[in-house]
Amino acid sequence: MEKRETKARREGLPELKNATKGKVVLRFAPNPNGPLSFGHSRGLIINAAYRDMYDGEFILRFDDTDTKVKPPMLEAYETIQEETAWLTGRQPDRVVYASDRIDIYYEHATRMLEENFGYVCRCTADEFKEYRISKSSCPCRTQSPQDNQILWKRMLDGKFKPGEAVVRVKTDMTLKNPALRDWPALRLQDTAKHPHPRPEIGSRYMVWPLLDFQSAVEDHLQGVTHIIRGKDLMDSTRKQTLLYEHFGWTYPETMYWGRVKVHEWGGFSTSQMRADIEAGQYNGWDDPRLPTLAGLRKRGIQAMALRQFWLELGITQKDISVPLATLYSHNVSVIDKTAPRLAFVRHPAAFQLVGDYPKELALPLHPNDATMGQRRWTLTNGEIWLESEDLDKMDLRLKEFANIALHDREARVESMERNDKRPIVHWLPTNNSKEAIITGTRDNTIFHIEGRLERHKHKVGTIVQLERVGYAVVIDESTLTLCHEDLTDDL
RNA sequence: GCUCGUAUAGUGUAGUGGCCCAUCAUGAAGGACUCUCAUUCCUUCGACCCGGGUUCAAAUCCCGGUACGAGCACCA
Repeated sequence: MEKRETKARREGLPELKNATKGKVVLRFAPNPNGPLSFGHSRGLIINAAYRDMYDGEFILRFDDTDTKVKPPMLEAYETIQEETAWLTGRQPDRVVYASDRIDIYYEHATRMLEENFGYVCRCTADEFKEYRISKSSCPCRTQSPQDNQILWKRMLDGKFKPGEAVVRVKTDMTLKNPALRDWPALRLQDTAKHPHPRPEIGSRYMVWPLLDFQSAVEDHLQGVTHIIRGKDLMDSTRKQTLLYEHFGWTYPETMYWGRVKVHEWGGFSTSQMRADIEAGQYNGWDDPRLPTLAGLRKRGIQAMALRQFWLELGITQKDISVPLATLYSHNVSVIDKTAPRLAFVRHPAAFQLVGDYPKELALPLHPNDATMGQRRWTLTNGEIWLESEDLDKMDLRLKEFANIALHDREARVESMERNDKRPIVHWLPTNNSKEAIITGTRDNTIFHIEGRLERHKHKVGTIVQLERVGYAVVIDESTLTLCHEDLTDDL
């Protein structure tokens, strides 16, 4: 009996090591060089989920310490906070801007030099690479703390140009892993030419910490207890652990996840997307073809679906490649029960109803939930629209209405009862419909389908189900975007 | 090249020596229900990378191989 418990399928995320309820501090630290992407959502969701699980704290930290290679985007600070709240269901417990804390990082760099576990290195990157490969020390390594202080001051005073000096952490040049040998902690950036986009920072600093240093110091200062991140940062952990030993600190518990690729999307980087958007290849960060949170959200992907998706994948270190279908299935399960039904007739063909039939009818807004109410249609002039694709059979059942037989442009009403197995099709009366366009994406292109859409009063952003077509989000009264593009058939 | 990591059905995932001829989801196929090609429900399909070793017993531990990924940036 007890053994069965232990072997039962684990639900949800695994326990955190060394975690005490109420004392867990987690963080997610994106570079605000653009809005959040699908990939970012994993870090946000997993870390926030552990915060909830342990009643701990979750920090959103902007690692905005590069002004040239991956310069921050001013609007992204705001966007990311908004997207974080949307995705995790609440505000982060703390928000930290690395660029606000440069002086604090300087203090730690100073201490590092004073206590002789760091040094100012004036070798070029290429020169140092040689030392790293040959496991030998560079000449700067043996400078006295006093000399390092002087050189450090000169760095701060702008006496060096970018590339001419860097502060390194002394580790051990004979370490097995070449990545760990005397790694760089702070470097110079030409902030006159590449100012930080935050006006309060601008060109104020020339010396900037690198990720491994900034992140390590900040995690300690914020009391982070658990770091969960991509396994590409495994060597970062090792570098930072070495630094923690120097400072006499204890490194947080760490967990890693592997690389995730989505079948339908190739490789996207924030910098590349930014360039493509600026070049006009995409309509903006919320272009439905882009793997951004904004794009997914605009297509009607729900935060809850993203949460279930990532929680189901868990945090294995395996590199995986997932189909969007998995995300969509989670989304369907979130949206279906509240999505009002609506008719959209693609490639519409007009017919005239002939015979006896009621001039009014009522259809359910949702077949499984009568409390959502009804939609009422009127057939004043008897003109109706059918999908061209449905016309290969002459005997059809108009959904919720009547059996008909088609002759030329006439639709003869044969019976109101459903008394045979003829195919049921969706349809629209002219009175209750108007021309509309739905858009979707496929193979990185946007397509449009013209047709007739049932008149509706749904608010912008409402997720509806177009019967026999798919789920879509309302853009305006005559435009819709498909949520799950690959659910459309024959275009 | 050096270093690190991962390998369970098509795709993901559970499983840390016996309960496993292996879990759950997704997918595909079929069916039930349904006046939607939706939802719900049922059935079926399908996997422990390879080779050694340890052990009474291995998906689970060890060694070797192979494959894939990542780091070795004055990017994050």
